[in-house]
Amino acid sequence: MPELPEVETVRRGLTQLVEGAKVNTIDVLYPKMINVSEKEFKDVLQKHQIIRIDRRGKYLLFRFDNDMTLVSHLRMEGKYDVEPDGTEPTKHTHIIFHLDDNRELRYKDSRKFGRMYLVKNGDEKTLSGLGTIGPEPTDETLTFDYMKSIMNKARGKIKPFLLNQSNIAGLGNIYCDEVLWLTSIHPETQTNLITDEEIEALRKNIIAEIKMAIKGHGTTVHSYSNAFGEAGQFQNHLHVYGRKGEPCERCDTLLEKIKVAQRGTTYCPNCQRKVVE
DNA sequence: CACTATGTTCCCAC
DNA sequence: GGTGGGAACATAGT
Repeated sequence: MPELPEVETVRRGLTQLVEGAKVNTIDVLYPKMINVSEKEFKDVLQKHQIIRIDRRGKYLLFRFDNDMTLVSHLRMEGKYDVEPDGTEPTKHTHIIFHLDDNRELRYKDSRKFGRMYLVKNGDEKTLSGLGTIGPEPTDETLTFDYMKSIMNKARGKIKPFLLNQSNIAGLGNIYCDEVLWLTSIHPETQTNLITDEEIEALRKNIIAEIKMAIKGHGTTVHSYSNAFGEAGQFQNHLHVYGRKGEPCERCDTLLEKIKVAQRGTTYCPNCQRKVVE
């Protein structure tokens, strides 16, 4: 389940491996994965060079030398591998970019949930997910004033609020549970009742958590690995996610798991008290 | 075999 | 337009 730190780790790995590489031909084994026809996908990208790989939230943006961008979202299980030409594709291999140096960039996805979108440079905003995406969780872009203004208007629960990518880019289920525990906020607390002090603490925890997770190359839950096939190390730092029934590290109360907006949610019933009107 | 869990986005109703 | 409920995606696991 790649969230922002995992996607950033993939971006860095791919930059080392394929920045500057030229795509000779492309095999599209699962056409539903792309937003244009197989023919257009190939016609636009074949014989062109990947000049840079950017990231926005959980989206990867492959910049090509013809002013086109291939936007890629990994969703739950998507991953990229770079392999020598001619390696037998697995049943989870869906797109193969044959490079001109006897290597292949392969997109694999056991759930087939991932999607790729081909757009002109600058047209990224026309995509539903990217058009309304919120600020990146960094100290410069995620300001207290912004957080306060959107949180004071929100009447729903804080957890779905944080998962909404148009509020803040990049948080998923894992880091969401983590930052709420770190800030001692119950996931079902009504967003507009969170105090200014808590907003600032939450902001700081989000920024620090994402930064630390990127440093640790992301989380390994299920089958996540980066472009080099390395597992992330961040799972060693998780305080609540996947720890239902274990004692809270702050107060020893057993962690509980509930459903919030249909998502599994682990929290400490003692130090995360619900606040509602 | 039927059902459920999984994360995210999209769609619809209020 | 915010909010919530549910669908869809595809598969593995029970």
